[in-house]
Formats: sequence, C-alpha cells, structure tokens
Amino acid sequence: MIQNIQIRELTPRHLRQSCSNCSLRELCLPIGLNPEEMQELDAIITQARPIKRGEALYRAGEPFKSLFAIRVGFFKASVISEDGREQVTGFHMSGELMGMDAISSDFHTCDAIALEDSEVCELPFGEIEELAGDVPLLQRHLYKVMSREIVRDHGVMLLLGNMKAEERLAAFLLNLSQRFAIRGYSSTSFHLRMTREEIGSYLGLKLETVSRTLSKFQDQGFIKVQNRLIEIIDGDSLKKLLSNCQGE
Amino acid sequence: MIQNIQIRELTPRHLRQSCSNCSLRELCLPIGLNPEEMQELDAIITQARPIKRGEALYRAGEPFKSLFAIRVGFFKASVISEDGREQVTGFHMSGELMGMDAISSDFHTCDAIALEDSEVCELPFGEIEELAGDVPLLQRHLYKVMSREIVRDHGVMLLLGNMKAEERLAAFLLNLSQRFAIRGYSSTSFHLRMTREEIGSYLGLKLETVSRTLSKFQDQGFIKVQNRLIEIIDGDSLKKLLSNCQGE
DNA sequence: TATTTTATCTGATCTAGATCAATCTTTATT
DNA sequence: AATAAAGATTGATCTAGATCAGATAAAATA
Repeated sequence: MIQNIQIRELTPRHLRQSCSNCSLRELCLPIGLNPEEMQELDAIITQARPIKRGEALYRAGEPFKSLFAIRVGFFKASVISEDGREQVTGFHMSGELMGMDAISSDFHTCDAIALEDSEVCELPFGEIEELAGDVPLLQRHLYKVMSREIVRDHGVMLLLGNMKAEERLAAFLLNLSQRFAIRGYSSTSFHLRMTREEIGSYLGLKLETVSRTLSKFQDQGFIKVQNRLIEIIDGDSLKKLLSNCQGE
Repeated sequence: MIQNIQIRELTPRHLRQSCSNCSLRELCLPIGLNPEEMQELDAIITQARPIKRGEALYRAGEPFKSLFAIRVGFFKASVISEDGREQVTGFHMSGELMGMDAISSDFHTCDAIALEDSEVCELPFGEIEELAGDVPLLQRHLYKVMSREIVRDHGVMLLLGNMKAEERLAAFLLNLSQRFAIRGYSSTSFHLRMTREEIGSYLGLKLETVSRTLSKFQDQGFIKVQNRLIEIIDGDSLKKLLSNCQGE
C-alpha cells in the first residue's frame, strides 16, 4: 500500500518501554544483544542532549561525527539549494535515527531542525562502527536502518513524481497517523508539529494548496482541522483516495 | 551545485582499469585492502552474469540474497505502485551497486531492468556482511555507498519538489554527462539508453514535456538531439539554467 | 523488403495547482 | 493586556505542464 511505503517499523513497545535512560537499546537498535554487548553500546552513547524547538541539531556543511537517535521530540530534515529553496526531505520522531546521509562525505548534507523541544542521544559514528565490527547484529541493524531510509526515500519519490495534491496529503496524514500509533499515541487525533509551508515543501506543494486541501478534506468529512490539531474522522476514505489514484 | 547532488563518485580510473575479471575491487569497492583481504573478497564474488536488454536483474517482491555490482551496462530501477504507476527511482551504470533497498526487509522493493545488454557481479550479502565484520575498510565502504544513495535520493526529492521542467531536464543531462565523463566516455556526446517516457517517470514529467523541452533546448542551441543521441553544445547555458532557478 | 509495433514529435486545448492578494487567527513580544 | 509578528485561510486569476490527438520516424518482426 502506498501509504505504507514511508513507514518506519519499530520494535514492539514492550521491548523498549522498560528502559528509562537514553540508550540505543530502547530506541533505534533494539536488537538481541547479550548483556555484555549492551554495556559496550551504552558506554559509547553520551547522555541525552536537549534541543530546543527551532534549534538545529546539525546543519548542512558541518563535519560529521555522530548519528543521532531521537529520544523524544520531532525534527524536520531539509536540504537547501544554493539559490535558497528548501526541500524538506523528512520529518522524524522518537526512535528514529538521523544523520546517515553524512556518512558518505563526512559532512552533513542537510539541516536537522527541532520542531518541538526534543532530546537526542549522540552516537559517535567511529565508535559505533568499531563496535559493529565485533557485534554482527549491530552491524546488520545499521545496514537495515540505512536501507529503510532508502526505501522511504523511494516512496517519497513516487509521491512527488506521480501523485496529485489530494493523494499526497492523504498519504502524509495516514503516514503520520501510523507512526504516532506505533509510538502509543492516538492515531486519530494528533498535533502537527510543522507549518503548512513545511508540509508543502515536503510534499512538493505550496502552502495554499496544503491549506485548501485540508479544508476540502474537512468539508468532505474525512478529517477535522483546528489549526494544527488534526482529527481523522474517516480514515478509510483517505485510504481510498490513495488506492483510487489510478494512473491508467 | 544542484547538478552535483546526484552524482556518484567513483574511484579514479587508474585504480581499477588494470583488472579484467569481474570483482568488487575494480568496481564498487575499490578500497585499500591488502592482498589477502582482496582474495577473500574475490572468493565471494561469483562470475560475471550477463543480463540482456529488457531483462530484469531482480523484481520487487523477490527475496533478497545479493547486491549487484554493474560491470558493464545500464539499468533502470523503478517502483511500481499497486495501481500500476511506475516511478523510476534511478538510472545506474557501470561501477554502481544495486539492491541496497532490499536489505531492510529481505525482499527487493523495486525492479531493476537492463536498458542495454549488461553484465553484473553478484555479491551474496550474507557473505559480504560477514567479511565486512573482519575488514573495517569494507564495512566502512558499504556504509558510505548506502549513505551516498540516500544523498542522491535527497537530490532527486529536491528536483521533484522544487524544480521546473527545464531545470529538471538540464540537471538530468548534466548529471548523465558527468557520469559518462567519469567513466572515460564523452561528456558531450552520448546515447540515451532510456525512452522519453522513462526519463519523464524519473523526472516527474510526461513524455511529451520531455520531448518538447529537449526540442526547446535544441532550438536554443544548448544541445543537439537526434533521437536518443544527445550532443551537448553549450553546457554552460544548461548549468546557468540550474543556478538561475531562483525560488525567491 | 514489407509490415507491424513502438517511440517520438508537435499542435491544440484544458486544468491542477501556482501566484497574487486580502483577511483572519494564533502565537510571541513588549 | 496590548501590540507585533507569524501562520493560516480563502478568493480571484494565471500558467506550466497535462491531456488529447494526429503525424512521423525508428526499430522489431515477418
């Protein structure tokens, strides 16, 4: 299903809910490591770092040192073209890993901006890499996470290249809904952390089109919009919009 | 520069031109391994496999076993949505690695179709992964290659989300040009392996728009088009089109 | 070589979404 | 609380690119 393409899977909650301190274990790399390996991992990870809303976790051009696991919060990632146009490449929430684009060149290639007060764990890549050499499960997990990012990106390409405004918005809302659900939040009522303009940038639309389309969905009884609060009234109709997007 | 965003770097030619048989060494992973490591790598890689034009190297849904290094030839990668719409996610040429999207789920998520008679080396991922655990340089290289794919995808998102038809075509032509140049082919005269429709799918345009825009470039004296043969007459003007794409 | 089939080009028209513009609402700041 | 700034909505208009349609041209096949 189209709306699944960009979804990141997470480990079931029961596997990570018991941990209270920041660690890879409970977040992005919750794999079957033995206690000893776990300890090595924990030793690498620095204490959770708070990022205030509006602050940058990193910016394009900065030297790459670490990946970041989002402990709590919400980020946007975006590339800025030389002429100043912003393309939001993704929205990221708790349990997700950011910064993988920087591995290739040792410099960050996008900005990561907190859209709400957040906390991240810093994972020094050199050390993670070294440990991964000794811990096959960790190594494999890193490959999987990167691969998942590639798959997600392909889903966005499909969206940008083939879908029309309503389909894009429907896919976007359903994707957010699912990701909130996975994290134990309501899938039918949630707060958008980003502006209409940022949604538009992500979806390849202008903010006016985003606004109009949300209003239209509301008029059709699919959702209820109160500024940034979204209530999904009729998710099936949204899903139908997606499967209806016949190209033939 | 926008047109560089999707470019894959390759190792300088002198590092790989001496090898005649198919190997990672000369292709996608030309890193400073010692002779012993080299041998282990070679042992893993199966003999070059020919893929005829039009044939699939793999298809979405097939179980994942190996990555593929393109030895010679040209491929398109595409995802097909349930309703049958194709989105070309990339064109790949010699020296590039395909199939990384499949690591995340152990199934291929896109089709890889040869656009000319090609040859690939199969890299059984399980074995590569195992060797990577013992050979840090190989491990690091795999991370880098995957990261580069993510960066490339972000470039395509920028193109699809922000650029207009002329800019997209200019970026596309310049990107091909550079990639041919890196491989020792002419950067100013090359044969398109794909149809106008496939170009359109990649760039988020209809084939008619691709055709019209190529004609327009020809009228402006930027390029010469003879069916699939492209001659770049005035590359600077194409580049200017890209830097001119002011969004403010 | 003749004959399909497939790909490309070009023109005419249409439309989804952009752009321009004004108002309204929420949030931040004093 | 008052004011300023930022974000969101809604309407009117415009346009880049889609769609429809027909004409060529190239490539595949008989």
